[in-house]
Amino acid sequence: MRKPRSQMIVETRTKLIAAARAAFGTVGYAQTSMDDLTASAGLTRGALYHHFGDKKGLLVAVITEIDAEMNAHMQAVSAKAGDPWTGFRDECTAYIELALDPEIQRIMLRDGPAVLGDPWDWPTLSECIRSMTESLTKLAETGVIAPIDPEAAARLIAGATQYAAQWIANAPEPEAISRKAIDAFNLMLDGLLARS
Amino acid sequence: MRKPRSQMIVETRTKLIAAARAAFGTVGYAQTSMDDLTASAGLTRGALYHHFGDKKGLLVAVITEIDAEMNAHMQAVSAKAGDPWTGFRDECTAYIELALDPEIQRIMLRDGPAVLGDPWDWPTLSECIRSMTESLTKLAETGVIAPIDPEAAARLIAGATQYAAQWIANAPEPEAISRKAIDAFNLMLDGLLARS
DNA sequence: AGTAATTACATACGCACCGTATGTCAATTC
DNA sequence: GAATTGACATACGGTGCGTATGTAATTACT
Repeated sequence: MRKPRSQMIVETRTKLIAAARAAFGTVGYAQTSMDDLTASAGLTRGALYHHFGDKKGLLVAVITEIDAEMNAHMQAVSAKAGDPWTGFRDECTAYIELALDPEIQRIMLRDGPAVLGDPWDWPTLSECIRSMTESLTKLAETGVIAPIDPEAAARLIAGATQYAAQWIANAPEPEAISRKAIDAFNLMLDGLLARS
Repeated sequence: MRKPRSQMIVETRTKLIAAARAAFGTVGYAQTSMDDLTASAGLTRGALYHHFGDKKGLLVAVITEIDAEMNAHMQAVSAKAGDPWTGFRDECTAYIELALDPEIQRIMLRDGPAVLGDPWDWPTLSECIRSMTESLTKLAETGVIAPIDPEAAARLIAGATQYAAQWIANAPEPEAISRKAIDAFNLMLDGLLARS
């Protein structure tokens, strides 16, 4: 039974990140014991601190993984649309739908910012938000929307979508609430369109 | 040196809340030691757990106090305006300006939600947000804005303003950023106005 | 191939911190 | 003025993080 070293490393990292993702996403970051977490992955805290430095390092790794998935999904959605404007709206809607996932809510929207600070300052993340900023930049250049600062718009939209998602996710009837939220959201988005 | 008991209680509660507000607002909730905090107020942890039950209880007390102040300020601002719509816009701007305070950012917008959950579910808070919902309800009834769900709009606006505030507060040149953010924000708000 | 150096983990330890249980002394109550 | 309530302080146990140290296996060197 000979295993190459590099493979072992990938396996342990994967196991730890998977366990952390499950734990952080359910009981939360602060309530997760590193002893229990590593034990559930069949390891000890030694492995953890060797690979990730500390508890925050593990959180960063988890966030990086989730963000990559979110970004890929949003890219795919916006690429599917006909024109840039609907592509952007679809992208925002996709973001809201992603944010309905309790795991994403807890890790990306609550514990993440609380532990690591403003997501816009994260070195890894903002991939999925940076893509929104790029879309807005192009929309402003081509005159589809009114000439405003793309980053400002992206920030406002990200904030609105996040709150909308949290609202929907915690609502007793997500379906009905979801429709209300998306209606209001589209109305606000239309405020950005260039006046004819 | 005779002091009535009720006065002692108020004094200690005030001292603890003030110390907590300073500590939570600077080093953060998780990084604040209850030993150090109570010591800085000239007390011990005994007083803390007697009055507030646990660490979270103290946070709730701090949040309640800050929220009352924010609410009072926003009410005053919106009452000063001429018509309801500008009153509402001023209210939103006031919220953004309040959110520039690092203490409010840290306690109300980051640590608070992380520890206590969605602010909309807080029994005490949402005073300042509930007031925004009321304003929107009236604006929708009088036909000033398009007929959308007031709570949905309030949520979206609250999210947008919060993100705008965090952006401004962390920016190297808050003045310039603030203008950009408020411009974009007003543009989005106008999207809610009834189309003529 | 055999030795040396790296490294991926486990084990052991100290320390800080939270919450509770218990004690004490002053202020009310009768 | 004796009894009781209650506002705090003190003492204790438990938990969890980070680090220092140990070990065994893989890689690198000659």
